[in-house]
Amino acid sequence: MPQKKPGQSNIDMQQLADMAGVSRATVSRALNDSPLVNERTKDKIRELAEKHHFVMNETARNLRLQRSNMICVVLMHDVELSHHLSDPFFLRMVGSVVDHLAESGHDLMLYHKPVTSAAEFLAARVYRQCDGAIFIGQGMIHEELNKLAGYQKPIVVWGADLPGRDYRIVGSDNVMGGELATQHLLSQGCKRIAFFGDIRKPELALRHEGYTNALRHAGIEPDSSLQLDPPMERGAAESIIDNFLENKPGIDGIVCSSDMLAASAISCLQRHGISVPSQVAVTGYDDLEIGARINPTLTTVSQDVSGGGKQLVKKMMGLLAGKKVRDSIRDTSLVIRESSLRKG
Amino acid sequence: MPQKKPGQSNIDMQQLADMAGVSRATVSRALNDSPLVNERTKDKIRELAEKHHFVMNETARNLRLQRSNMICVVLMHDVELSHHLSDPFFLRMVGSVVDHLAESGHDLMLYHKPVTSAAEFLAARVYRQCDGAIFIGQGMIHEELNKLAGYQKPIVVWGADLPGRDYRIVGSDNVMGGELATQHLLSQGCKRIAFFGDIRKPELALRHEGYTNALRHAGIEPDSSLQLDPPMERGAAESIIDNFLENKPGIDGIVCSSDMLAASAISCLQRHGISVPSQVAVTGYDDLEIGARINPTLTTVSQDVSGGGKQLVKKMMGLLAGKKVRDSIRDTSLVIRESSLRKG
DNA sequence: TGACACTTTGCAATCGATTGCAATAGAATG
DNA sequence: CATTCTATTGCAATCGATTGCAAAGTGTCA
Repeated sequence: MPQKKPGQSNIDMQQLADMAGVSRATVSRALNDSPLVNERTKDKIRELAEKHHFVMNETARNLRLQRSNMICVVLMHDVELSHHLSDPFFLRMVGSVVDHLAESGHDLMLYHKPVTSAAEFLAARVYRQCDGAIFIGQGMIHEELNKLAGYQKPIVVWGADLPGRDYRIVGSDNVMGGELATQHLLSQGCKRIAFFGDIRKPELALRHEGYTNALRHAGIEPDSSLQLDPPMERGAAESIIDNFLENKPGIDGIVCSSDMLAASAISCLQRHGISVPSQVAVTGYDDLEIGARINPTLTTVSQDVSGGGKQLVKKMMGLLAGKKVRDSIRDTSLVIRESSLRKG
Repeated sequence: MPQKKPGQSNIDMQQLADMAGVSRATVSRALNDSPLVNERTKDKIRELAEKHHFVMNETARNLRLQRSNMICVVLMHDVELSHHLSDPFFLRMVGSVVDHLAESGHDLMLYHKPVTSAAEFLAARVYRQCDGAIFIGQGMIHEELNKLAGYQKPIVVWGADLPGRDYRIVGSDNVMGGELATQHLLSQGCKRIAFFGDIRKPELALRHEGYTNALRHAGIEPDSSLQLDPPMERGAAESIIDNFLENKPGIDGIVCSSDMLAASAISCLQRHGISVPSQVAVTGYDDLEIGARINPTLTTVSQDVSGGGKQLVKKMMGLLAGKKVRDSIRDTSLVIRESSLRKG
């Protein structure tokens, strides 16, 4: 339909006013259900508006009202490594945020370019147009987020509580998550447990901290040679894991920082003829839907993603209302979802 | 940061003009790199703008220019069944669309409420604010999409070529996808092949059509009792599959309409002591990242999602430019990604 | 009938950018 | 020096809604 069909579109407020025999002011009030307008007049206007498919110009409205009711959501995933979005965590989070924003009468704009500096984001059209921004992840730009928090529009970040932080965060307790996973393996009788994940990333560093805490608490001294950082890309990841497994024959458990990684680890183990979980037990992180559908079922740390999205939106709404808002780290509950199978 | 730090924000164009000793008109021209403005003047204005973190009011700009540069993307997944977004297909598609929109100088607004009528969507703020809408999936609202296509703003839909269609579509060839999967199983020696998927959904109906085509071509008459529609929810799905497997002992292959479903099917088969793929071979659809990481590797029909997103954006840009635009069904290439294991 | 209260409507300014046209300055030309 | 041309810049209208204030309409009561 390259050409608009005449008569079905482009009814503007003036035409609507003319048809109803009133002024634009009255039409505006009627459509906003103002108590100043007579009920019969309102009904007539609403009826005409619907009949003629009147679509109000939201841009003009936003200009006048000095807001856009739009929140920008920035996906801070590793763009270099996984240029195509493959981590379902982001979709679940975005889904939760968009739903909760809708409940608050807001819409969502998505931003997917890698943000490396505050200035760059300030210049982006999405920033110019939104009322505030929610970052899913901190990437490596903690300092830039600090700057951004000082400018015009409020920001809220899903991430970890880094030192010297000026922006508001929502996050799950990654230390506890790491502890839960490790404790689970310890309770299955594991003694020599590896950790798979990139500890340069703030959230994963905390999970690793939880991992070492749990080990020490069990009287086991963490061995830094058991920490491995497989890349995102599958082929590379699996060859690195294969290599690791050949050089570290003694391990009997692996704490993985994601379900995707856990799936690769399990697959590599099985290829090496190692039985999972009876010889080596594995935990993941994120509770992917599909993890429960595979065999053996993936044991995983489940974050309350929906609750996290809700908190992000709640904090954002607080900031928009000019309130003082606190961080929210514990509000998001963590549980371990156990495999149906246990280490024999 | 409930309070904005003074001096770091709210610089408006007038103040910038005053500092530069020019009028607002010149500032506007300078920031838009108009050739009418002296280069030295431009540089001074740009420098001041950056120094004072000037953020232009995009809403005012949009109002004046009569466009928003925003495209609304509507996720038409089964909200009743999977209220939480769990299908990674959507994320990959949204990711591709947002990236290609960015290349075309556009931003993306996400819409996630179930759309059941054209009127409802016309009244949504996202519609009032966007330049056009992209629907990911047709849901059950083919007729409503027809209406929508006749109104103010262009729409493009990811979906199937339904009869009596007035809107532009982009899609992969689902009939061929169904054929590919079925042919793969036939080539593995399967004779009695089931189909798992909801054939009320247009795209899945076409995959089912490809399935029957392939069977007939191999001289096998399709048996409608071998079509099953497991629900989205895992527990319910698996009990229905279990039940099916007990009543249909003769099958040796299953064509699944999604990888998620295939994972459940494999899991159920294994629970029944049936070896996959040697006794019963299974194919999925979507090529989920994690499918390649599990054991046995999932054989699946891989759609070129990124290419699909690119086409959606291309068609939308064409419509926005007032061009006549054709549907695009074959542009998206389909391949079967085989399991590392084969039916013995 | 006139005064007053209350309901309903319209007028016109406003939000912040863009841009056609007019105006100015300075250079080039006759 | 007067004139024409070009390069910059400013003035002011414009986009389409909202809203304070004024005004018109309706009803009540003395």
